[in-house]
Amino acid sequence: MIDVVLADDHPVVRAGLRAVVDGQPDMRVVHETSTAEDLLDWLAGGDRADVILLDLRFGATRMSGAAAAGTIVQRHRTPVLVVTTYGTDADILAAIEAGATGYLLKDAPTEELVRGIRSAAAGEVALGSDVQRRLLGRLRAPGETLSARELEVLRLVAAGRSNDAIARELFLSVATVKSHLAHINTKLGTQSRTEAAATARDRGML
Amino acid sequence: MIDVVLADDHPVVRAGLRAVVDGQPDMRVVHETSTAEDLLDWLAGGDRADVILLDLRFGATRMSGAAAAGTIVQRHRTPVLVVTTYGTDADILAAIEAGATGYLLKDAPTEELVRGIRSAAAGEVALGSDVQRRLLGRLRAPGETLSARELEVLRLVAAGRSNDAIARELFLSVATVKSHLAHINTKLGTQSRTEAAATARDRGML
DNA sequence: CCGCGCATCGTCCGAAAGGTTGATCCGCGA
DNA sequence: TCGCGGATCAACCTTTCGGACGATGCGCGG
Repeated sequence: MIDVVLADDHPVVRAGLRAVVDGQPDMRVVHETSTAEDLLDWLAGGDRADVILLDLRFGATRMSGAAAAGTIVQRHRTPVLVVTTYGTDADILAAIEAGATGYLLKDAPTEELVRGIRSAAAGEVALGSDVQRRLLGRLRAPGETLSARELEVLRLVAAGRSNDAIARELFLSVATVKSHLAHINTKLGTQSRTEAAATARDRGML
Repeated sequence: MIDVVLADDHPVVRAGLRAVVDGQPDMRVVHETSTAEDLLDWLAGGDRADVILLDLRFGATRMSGAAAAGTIVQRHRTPVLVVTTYGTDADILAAIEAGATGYLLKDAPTEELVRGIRSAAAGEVALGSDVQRRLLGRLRAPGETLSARELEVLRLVAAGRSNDAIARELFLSVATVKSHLAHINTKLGTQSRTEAAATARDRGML
């Protein structure tokens, strides 16, 4: 029997996860918490679990889910499976570096979730298929490093400046700004300034 | 004599702050740390300070500076003055809600910094002039609430989608998307999609 | 019932952004 | 020394955006 702990501040999501877990003959939910602090308290109380399903975003307090994952893995050697709604590349990397055993997006299919729980309980790594795809994409295109100047331009783009404003701010001609932006779009595989800004943010390059 | 602690992961910034503080006859730096953990350890050691200058971004670990501020104020009742480079409206609010005594941007003039330290040491609130302006701007324009549909469009804009892509995604005509976007720009006081996305992010509306 | 805000769509037009090509200059390493 | 990549700029063209109209339908509260 795999003992599962749910740590998520959304009651609805907890209910959903509980339904999935309890639907499996060899799994059960042994505890639910809505904050990272509660979770650590419960674990400190001596109870044990085979795997912890952890949401990265904990409501208002925002004790970093990644930090919580790291603490748990270090202190209690319990596998932590991060299950969260959205997640930028940077979030995912942070969680994995902190010691999370796996990372799933909440919209992952149920079988994937169940498989992930089993893998995590067994101490294996469990990454959702979307997550794998994104990390692969990240590994595939790292040769494309932005130059310092390009990054400078990109930052201003992400701040909402127009090409003209950027040109004035960096003492350039608009042509140069456009030139840099063209290179940026090529390197990032994006189609527009806004998309470039978005993916840059996702990859934590700002 | 006002005893100041510097908590910033940038050695250069620490040096700069130290120079300013030591330049005042009635202030001195009694400790420097580069991580939030170190800071908490030092405080736990029984040493005391009159005010702590805290950077919100702590290198890789990223123990939320806001969380650190909250912990310090609660545990040690020492005023915390947040001094950071950039800071979105959401960051500022989070820090203040967590209990920070003040908030200054690093590019604030020296006198403002010194005045801030004195105020903070005296337990008074100390907000930089830029910060005040931003918070005021935030209070002034809250009547302009985005409708649900507009927010939906804005989210896709922030994700880097083109008007055409948004139209297909939301089963709309491009004209409607542009219409929504025009309203969004009016309400947010922005001039372009990218700027709208940036300010929306700043205000934590996504 | 009428007005108002919201959502929906259309047209027209000027401005901004993006693509393409090509050019110069500079520094660094083979 | 020669090549290469980065940074800078230019001219040209297409696409996309954004602004300024207007128009319809719908629901809700005075």
